[in-house]
Amino acid sequence: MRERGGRVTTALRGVVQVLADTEEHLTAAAIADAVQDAHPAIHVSTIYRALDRLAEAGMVTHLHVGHGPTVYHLHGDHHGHLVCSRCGAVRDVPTAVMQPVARQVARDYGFAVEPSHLALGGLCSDCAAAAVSAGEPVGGSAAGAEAPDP
Amino acid sequence: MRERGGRVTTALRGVVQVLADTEEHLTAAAIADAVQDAHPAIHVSTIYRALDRLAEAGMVTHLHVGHGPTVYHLHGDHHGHLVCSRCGAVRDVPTAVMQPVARQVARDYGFAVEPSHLALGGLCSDCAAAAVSAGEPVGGSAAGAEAPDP
DNA sequence: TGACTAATGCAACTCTGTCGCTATAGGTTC
DNA sequence: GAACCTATAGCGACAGAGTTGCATTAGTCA
Repeated sequence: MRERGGRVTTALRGVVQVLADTEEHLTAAAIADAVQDAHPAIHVSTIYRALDRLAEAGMVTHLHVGHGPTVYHLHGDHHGHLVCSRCGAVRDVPTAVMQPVARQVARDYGFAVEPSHLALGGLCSDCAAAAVSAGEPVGGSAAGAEAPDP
Repeated sequence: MRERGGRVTTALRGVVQVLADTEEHLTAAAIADAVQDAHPAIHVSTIYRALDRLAEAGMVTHLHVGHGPTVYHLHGDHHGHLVCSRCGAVRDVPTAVMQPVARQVARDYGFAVEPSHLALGGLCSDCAAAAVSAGEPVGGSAAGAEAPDP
């Protein structure tokens, strides 16, 4: 950060700390809450700006998870994401899983996929099981009426 | 619609008309604009409620395109989506493209992918070409610092 | 035609995220 | 270690997307 001419401030340290302390993907609001536990004076807009700076420095990535707000996490290993549209759970998957699709759309459409930026939606194993036992249609191709959010 | 005990109202007809008249994926605001061209009295919240009802009936699906609002389209053929994170273009791809990934995550994680509900992010061919010529890193696995929105 | 009630219109609201301005504090220099 | 420069923080106001509650309107059916 310092190398980029940026300053290492309390807010920045707080955000990194929070993200480093969890394995999960946190929303900006959740990060703000956690940072404010330690430093109550830190403002939400400061959190957003810190996240922006960290993203610019390549230390943090964000992810859109369909309904609901953007989530952030430290940019460690590259991975894709599966987001359950029912319970909202986010599950990491290696980018290798996405490679066949990435290659094919690159070949057919010239489209350069960024697997870590947008999640694949669907139903996690638990919710899929619940849906099946409730007699709802579940499956890769049938994606019509979506399950209501919790 | 009627079979479901619903009523076929002006607003509902307007929304379906607008969606049927275009090949594109429209935001709720764009739909509202178009419907209001014909029926200025129709309120935005009415559009949202009409879209909800249509989605419930399986006639309309929505799609989250990363940054930017949710887009809607008639639920005709199943297809997945590629969304350019730079210019915002949405491109349809057959769900067949997503099948290998859908199968693999179903096998490995028990996750039932709904390809039409969430788009794959990345750079379209034009923007990727522009990025390459500008010397920026572009590619399937490298997805760190994302290109700024237009 | 009239009654019933689903759907509408409106306005106020929530939630996420951004912006502009001034004060503060981190880094650097001396 | 003090002074200085300026990147950040804090604050508040704002914008956009979407939701909700309630009184009213207008499809549907008998």
